[in-house]
Amino acid sequence: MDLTARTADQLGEALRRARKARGWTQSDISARTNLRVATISSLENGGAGTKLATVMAIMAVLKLEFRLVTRGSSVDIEDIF
Amino acid sequence: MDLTARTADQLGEALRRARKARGWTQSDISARTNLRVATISSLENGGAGTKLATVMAIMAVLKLEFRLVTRGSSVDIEDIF
DNA sequence: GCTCCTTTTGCGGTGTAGCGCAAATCGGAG
DNA sequence: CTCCGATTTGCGCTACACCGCAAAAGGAGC
Repeated sequence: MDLTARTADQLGEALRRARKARGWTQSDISARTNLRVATISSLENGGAGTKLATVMAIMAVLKLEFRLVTRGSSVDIEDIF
Repeated sequence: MDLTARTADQLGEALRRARKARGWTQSDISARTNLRVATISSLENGGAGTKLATVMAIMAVLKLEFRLVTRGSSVDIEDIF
């Protein structure tokens, strides 16, 4: 399960996979975030215009966080120590 | 240099650090993205309303990518099993 | 085929990001 | 303290996310 993203498209797809990995529907996320199902759908399909707040709200209920890594390096040096 | 973020605030701060680590000014980013300096400033200061496209554009010039990890664990659970 | 759940798409309305442009404030170097 | 580049803030404007509500389209199972 690769949850790495360089584009809004990839981020949307990663969030969709993380959601499904938890066995949740868009409706489940909607209930926990007060976001419309349509908004979640839009983001998962690569909505680059989506607000950062929307992304963070969804990540919060999925218990996810971002790690910014340099493109190309699979692991941050700091992660090892 | 911890580039992990759970909130828009932390993401903004992480982007600022990544930018400075490259020795760039907001103006440098602006020139490479067609975003206003003011927009970049707003994002770095935690603008949750910022559009995802804005974040991705900045990350692109900084050669960064997202990695979605489960909150609290330094390694993604799925990576182990 | 049909049914049920999930996801996507659409419309009118409201709020706000990002724009150009500008001014104000901050911060380090001398 | 004085410069001067970097960052932040403000105004009027346009564009669009997100809302509620609804309907249409997908997809799995019977």
